[in-house]
Amino acid sequence: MTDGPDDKSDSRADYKATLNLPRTDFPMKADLVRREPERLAAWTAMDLEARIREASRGREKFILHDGPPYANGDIHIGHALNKILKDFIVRSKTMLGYDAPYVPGWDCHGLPIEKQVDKKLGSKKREMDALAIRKACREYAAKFIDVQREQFQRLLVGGAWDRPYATMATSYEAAIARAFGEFYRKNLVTQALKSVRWCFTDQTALAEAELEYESREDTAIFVAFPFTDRGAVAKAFGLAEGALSGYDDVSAVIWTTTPWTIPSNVAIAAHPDVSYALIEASGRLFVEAAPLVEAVAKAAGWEQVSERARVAGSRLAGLRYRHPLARQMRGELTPEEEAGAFRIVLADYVTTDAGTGLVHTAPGHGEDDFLTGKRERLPILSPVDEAGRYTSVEKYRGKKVLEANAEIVEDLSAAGALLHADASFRHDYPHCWRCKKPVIFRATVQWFVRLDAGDVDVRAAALEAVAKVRWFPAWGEARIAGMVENRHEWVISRQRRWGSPITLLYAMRDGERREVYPWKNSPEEQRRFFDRVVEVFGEEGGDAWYARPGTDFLPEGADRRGYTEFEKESDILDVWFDSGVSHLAVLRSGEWPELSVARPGPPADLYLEGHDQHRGWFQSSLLTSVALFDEAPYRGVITHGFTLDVDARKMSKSLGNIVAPAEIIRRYGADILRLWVISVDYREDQPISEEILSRCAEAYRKIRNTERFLISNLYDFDPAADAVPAARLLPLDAEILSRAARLATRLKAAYETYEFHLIYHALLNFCSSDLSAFYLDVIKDRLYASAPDSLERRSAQTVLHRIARALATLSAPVLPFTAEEVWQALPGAKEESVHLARFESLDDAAGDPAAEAAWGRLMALREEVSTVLEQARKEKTIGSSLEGAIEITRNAALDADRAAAGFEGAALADLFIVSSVNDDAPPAAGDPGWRPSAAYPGLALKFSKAQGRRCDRCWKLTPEADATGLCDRCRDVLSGLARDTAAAPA
RNA sequence: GGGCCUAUAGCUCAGUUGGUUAGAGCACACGCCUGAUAAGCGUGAGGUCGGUAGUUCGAGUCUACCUAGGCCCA
Repeated sequence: MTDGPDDKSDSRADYKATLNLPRTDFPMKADLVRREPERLAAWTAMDLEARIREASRGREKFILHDGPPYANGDIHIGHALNKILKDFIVRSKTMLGYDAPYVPGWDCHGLPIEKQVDKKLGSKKREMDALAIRKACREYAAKFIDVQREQFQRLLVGGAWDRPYATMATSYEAAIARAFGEFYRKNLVTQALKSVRWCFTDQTALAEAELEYESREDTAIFVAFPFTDRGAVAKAFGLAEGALSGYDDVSAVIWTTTPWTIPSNVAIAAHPDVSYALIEASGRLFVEAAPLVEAVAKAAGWEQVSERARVAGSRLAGLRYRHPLARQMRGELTPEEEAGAFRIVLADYVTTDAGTGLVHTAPGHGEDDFLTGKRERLPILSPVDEAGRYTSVEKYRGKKVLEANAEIVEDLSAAGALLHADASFRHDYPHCWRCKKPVIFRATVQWFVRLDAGDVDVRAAALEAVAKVRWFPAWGEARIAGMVENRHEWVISRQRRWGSPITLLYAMRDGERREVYPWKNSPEEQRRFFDRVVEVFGEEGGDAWYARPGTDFLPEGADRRGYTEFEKESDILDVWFDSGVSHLAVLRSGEWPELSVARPGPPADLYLEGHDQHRGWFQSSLLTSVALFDEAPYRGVITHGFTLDVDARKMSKSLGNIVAPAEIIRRYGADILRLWVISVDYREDQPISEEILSRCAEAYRKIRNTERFLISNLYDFDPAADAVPAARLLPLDAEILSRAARLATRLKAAYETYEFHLIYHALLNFCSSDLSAFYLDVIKDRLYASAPDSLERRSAQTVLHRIARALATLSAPVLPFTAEEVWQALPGAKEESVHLARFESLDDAAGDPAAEAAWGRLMALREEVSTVLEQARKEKTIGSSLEGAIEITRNAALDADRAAAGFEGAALADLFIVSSVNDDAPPAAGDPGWRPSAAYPGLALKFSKAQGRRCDRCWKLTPEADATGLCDRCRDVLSGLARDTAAAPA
């Protein structure tokens, strides 16, 4: 500045030095991207995780059990959401006073990894044995555990990252074998022909979860199956026996989109209650569901259709027909089988939504068909090999089934059975989730768990257990119960290498599997065998099954029943079985002592995963826990929705709307990502977008700057020496502290009830409205202009300090980095890390309800004053609000509120941040400047220009400001400072 | 096609047992401050609650249907 000595700015500069302006090194810019990793390293260096465990020792346990993500690929936004939510819970439970250890885990076995390894190995895989393939898979999974571990840690998720669990660990594989043995011993495991979805590209059976439904074009055909006995048909329709003798034949009409399954047809299903019509068209007779006659006629191109009769489907049961491809099929069935096949059966899944109401039934190629076949004792034809080629039916042998469609259609046409074919019928069809190729139904021999037919009724027990679990949101209970109710079995075998072996042996004779070992009905032999398997696996892991001969697993003194050769089952277990027994392998194993709880009942307090896991891990965990321990593995289950884009569309490469956590970390940092997680209602699907993230970054800045302001005014505050006792706090300070106490109560409640998004809004509102826009703005004058050690200033500082501590602890689960940064910047005694502290409760600071109500009205009045001031500002009468004064009429309600709030005298001007308030202005009827108050009915307020001279130090206008340019208050403060300086020792 | 779930201002969320002119924060517009300054303050505009039809004296809040979307399953 080059202004002369008389210039105002110079004296102002002089006085500026006498103010207690904020001071801090706390950076306004967080620089999270760079500084978070540094803090992470510092936490690791001090072994924060161990310190937290130590600090929590002896407290009540809270066990959140981690559902293992699949060790494949980089983490995506769903993983990030899941782990961050878990971290909120673990950190908040810890700060609420629980001992809440967290052991992360990984799901390691399974087809996706084996496929990846296949791809990597290429043709080399053919020469590799199972052990070598498994080794490659193991290395692959281990690599991605490392990758994902680092990515999860970068999200600032705490936990035992140096001791995670992995389903491929030796001890875990032993636990899987143990669980499988228990299942077997409880007579739950059985082997039978089963119609399974089969991927002939990957050559394996697929579970529900491994299917994707996608649109596909197929040939839809209408086929006529001629009844063998026209008389019987006539009779079924209530006609005279010879009524139909004038026609060549009478046929049942079926519709299918899989012509290749026609050779496996053994029955036609009708609905017992649906009405079926006997019609005449094109000189032939047909039977089909009455509601569909018109649609079929249209497809078949029949111009004239006349109905002869109609009856309920139940009347058709037992009518026999000839297979239209009988010529090609000769010899496929034994005469006995043939005698039981080719007839109308009844089934209630038949609908009249599409087709003909008569359902082509091939038990070897469909779920419903299979069940019907079993019930009706129909022969099961499944002449298809692993590669999807016909194995029998001379004419088609060796051909790929899907490619044979055209030929079958031709043959049907040649046989006069084809009524119509639509080669481009679009429908949703199951595809393999890995190779994206269509799958087929195929009857194969599979191992499965009988859920309601073993020694224990797993299904009934599971339903009972479900009712005892607390589900958040509550609809989760209905959802999982509905699924369990409809589940009768669990196919657990997979024809792959990378997994946990199904540890059963086949007793061999003459190169054939004669019996399964351990023998049925030999509990003792079974126990000793599985003990032996678990013992070996405990040392060598599941690889032992491939490394050792079958006889190695026979227990000492085994009853061999004369067999010398024992072949190992080569199927592996469904990976859902692996992760499903984590309650055994991790929680109940004792391998992680911190996870052991003494109390009876389920070992975990909580499982937390996406709601798709109602069918996945929640269910496999439930079923295995119920089968083994007769109780659920969890006391509570929380589900979260899926992360979608801003238009609620799922993320996909083709839409280009994928938001990757790594990208968010790179651009914003983990605290911002975490702020996004807490800002959304995770129970629903969560939207994310560039705009949403930038809003989170804005909100972060607001919170950060507010905290920075608190800190910057505590540079000369030592809570031990300077704190003002609660009873002596200034009324406004007590009020804001009371609001902070209410905030703390609300936030803790939200943490306890897992309603995290309420935390975001409450926290942000408090920082923006209560602190920044109101309290901090009002107390600036006191903080800056009062004597450093005055009650006015120390009272405010006491409150700032307490609020800053409260904010740091209450936000620590959400913003681990920023909360720690704030914590470290705070004066006074404190834990070494905010993450070792408990939530500040501020319980002592709650105000009484009467005062709160009074404050509410005072705040409303303050808003009205703001409006009045804004009007003056618009008219260019004032700029700063300190240039204004407010006149109000005397009002009893206001006086009462001021008394209740302990807020009397000149403090009203401070509250409004104006230079003065005349609270006894004369009522002035007719003066247009007066405005009625809504907050205080009867009260009127009016703007007036503040009178007097502006104090050069505090900028308030006062009549008393003298030639020195100072108001009385500032003059006193300065003389006090001068005295202190003079008295201070040199 | 079936089961479960969702739909309130540009964004994220509140809206108690159905009851006066539907709220908050952010973003936006305009203005102020320059002693929180790549900060801070104020004012304002902006939804009729996805749509339709019902129940009711009265519905964002209950019912049905529809639309869009999500998860699971066919």
